[in-house]
Amino acid sequence: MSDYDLAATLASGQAFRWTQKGDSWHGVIGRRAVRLTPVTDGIRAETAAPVTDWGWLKEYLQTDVILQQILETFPDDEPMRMATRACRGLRLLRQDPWECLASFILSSTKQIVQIRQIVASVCECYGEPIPGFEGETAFAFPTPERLAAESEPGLRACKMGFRAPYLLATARIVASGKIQLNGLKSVPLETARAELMSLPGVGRKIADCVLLFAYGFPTAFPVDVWILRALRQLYFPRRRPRPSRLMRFSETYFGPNAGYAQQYLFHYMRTVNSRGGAGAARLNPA
DNA sequence: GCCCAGGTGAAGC
DNA sequence: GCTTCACATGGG
Repeated sequence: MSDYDLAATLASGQAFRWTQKGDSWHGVIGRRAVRLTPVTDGIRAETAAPVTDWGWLKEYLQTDVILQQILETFPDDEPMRMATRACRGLRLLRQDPWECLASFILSSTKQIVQIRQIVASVCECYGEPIPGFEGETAFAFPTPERLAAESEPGLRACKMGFRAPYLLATARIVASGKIQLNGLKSVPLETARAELMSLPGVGRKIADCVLLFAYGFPTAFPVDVWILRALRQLYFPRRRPRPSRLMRFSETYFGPNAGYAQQYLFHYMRTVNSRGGAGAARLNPA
């Protein structure tokens, strides 16, 4: 598992509950506090409470995915070559749908560091206490039922601002059973996307994040400000295409694992290429 | 102070 | 069909 970059994977804006402590990454998966440490030929995993089965962790980390097979499906162009070179070992996680959905409702027009703060605050306020490391208490992500029982002013106290009514309303719909998140695993992409977008505070971008990071639909392609910038700078440097044009481009250009390609472009833009694209290679695919 | 942040929904043309 | 705007809050 030497082709697994824990730092890139856990801190690249897919999940918001991981913090680095020394060489290790601390987080919570479901109801378990987890500590992950990169070692020579793999990842050392520890849980605060003893476990016998590790299937849930392999599923979350997607360790069985053969990365090389994914990368081979990317477009053979200069931007993707640079992105894959810059993001070796970056993977997509497979997260819990509710936690992913709720977290991304809280993500709109927030920086990743701030999303982490808000999510941490929500977990401490409403999440169930679970055993953590060194005798500390950790917190599970709050259930939709628990949040559904809250009030809007209560949620606003967690610094989520105008996102509070969206999270509350969506929690109530999910808690009521009107939309069954687990049922979306086995329906077509377009159906799942439409169901998610029917929820308050969930538009195309957030729906695609959940489709990609929780359900694993490989062609879901979240387009945020970073991806718009990436597509403009790397693929249309001389023109000024509208977002709708770039959306259409992204739906066909990046192939069967477009979602993976998206995460590579996103991480690439935010790290190597974050200062406005100076020195970025350009290639017009048309 | 200013601008921006893994957007969405509603109102105005 | 668009384009524009309000929405809270914090970081650089």
